[in-house]
Amino acid sequence: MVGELREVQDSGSTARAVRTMEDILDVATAEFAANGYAGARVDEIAARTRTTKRMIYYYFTSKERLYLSVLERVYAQIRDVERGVRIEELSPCEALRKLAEATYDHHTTHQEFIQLVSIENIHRAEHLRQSPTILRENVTAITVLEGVIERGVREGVFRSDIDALDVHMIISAFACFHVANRHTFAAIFDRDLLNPALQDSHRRLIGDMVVATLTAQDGNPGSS
Amino acid sequence: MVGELREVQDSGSTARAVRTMEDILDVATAEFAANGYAGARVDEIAARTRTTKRMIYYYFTSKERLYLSVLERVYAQIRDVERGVRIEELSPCEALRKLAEATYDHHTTHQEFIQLVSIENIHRAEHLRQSPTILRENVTAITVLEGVIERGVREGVFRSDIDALDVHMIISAFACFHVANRHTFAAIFDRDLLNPALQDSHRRLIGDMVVATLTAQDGNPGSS
DNA sequence: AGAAGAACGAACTAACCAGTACGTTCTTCC
DNA sequence: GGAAGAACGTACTGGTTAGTTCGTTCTTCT
Repeated sequence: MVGELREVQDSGSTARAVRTMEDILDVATAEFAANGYAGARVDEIAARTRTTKRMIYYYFTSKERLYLSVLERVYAQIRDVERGVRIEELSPCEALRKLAEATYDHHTTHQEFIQLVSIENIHRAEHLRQSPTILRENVTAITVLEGVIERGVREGVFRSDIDALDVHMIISAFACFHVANRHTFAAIFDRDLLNPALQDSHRRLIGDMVVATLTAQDGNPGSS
Repeated sequence: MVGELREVQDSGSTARAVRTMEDILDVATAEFAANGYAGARVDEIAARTRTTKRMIYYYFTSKERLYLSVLERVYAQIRDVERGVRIEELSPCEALRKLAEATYDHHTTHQEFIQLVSIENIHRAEHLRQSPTILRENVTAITVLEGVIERGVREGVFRSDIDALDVHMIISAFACFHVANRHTFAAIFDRDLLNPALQDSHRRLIGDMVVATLTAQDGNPGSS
């Protein structure tokens, strides 16, 4: 499914080998997400697999390459989510709300993704930059958004001074925050942002925010 | 200024000692923010100070306690910012916008703070929880917000189903995102979120977002 | 069946790194 | 001026951890 896997598959690997690699990737994803790059222990990953450390180096050559494979896999997953939203038949407002909700749902159900993105940012995205696949495939998320916004502006319901990247940023910011800052927020304010009881209201809130921001006039009440 | 420092000061330390400790804290803040907790090297911190590793352990006893002191210091700084906003004479909308802008400005000018918060979240806030000072002092940020929102609701300009913590979350989410996800965003979309040219428009955007969301009716266009 | 190579395992190594032992030099106060 | 303790420096250690060595066992194909 992901590049790294296919390589070995092509050169005649067994189904068992593929399962081993996926096993390693699953465990590594959890370990890196939970402890950061430097904090993750290859021995610990090995121990939680049904394989040994030898196999990790056999298939992935180094801790860094293993980490990169993990990154590529989680980024591949979110692409699939974005592609899954059928936008065309919705009004601009509804479409925006749907996209926001889908992003919110993905992030809250894939905490490892957000944790890995945080980790990657701490390291100034130096690993991410090494993966042409991730860079190439993920820009396309924006084109969908561009279409929707353009339609909304043309219909006169959206303000025209906010572009697709801005909207993507607003949606991501809110959806990421729930997962990324969950623990400090809970520690200080004693509210678990991923509490299922809050989910519906927060899903609605992210939609409200995006739609309200886009439909607001430039000269908003309270602007300084 | 921070607890750890005063302790030693009280028991008769020289001005030089205080400078040494601050020197260590400055360097440690940068090192932890840049590399994470596990990734940070005590030797590296020592090398960039005008002191030696011995002194780090002399004043801070362990890597973990040093990290905690760093955390406490950066959290003390943001408290000062929040206290600095004079709210009373502004309208609810203006007050919200001011608070949002102040948070945005603080976060964009104190990247180490956001990085440390990210790191702390990766470790499930286990260090933060050990600091009663941080936990106690930071909840108060919410009471200010509560007053403003209550006023807005009473005046009939704000919707009543969004509470202070929600608003704090919206503001933080946007302001944090710029710094926290700067590098992956730049790598994928080639837009530096901290580019000075974007600052004014983003500062306005965060105000627009908060005000628009709070002033929107519940039955928003586009709600499903 | 048996050869070739893929898949696997246990035990090791070299480097690295948090923390320390042990000593010296300042500072303060009488 | 000298005693007491704070402030400092060098050189080390012990545990940890990424990566390896050298071997065995499966799988596949003819």
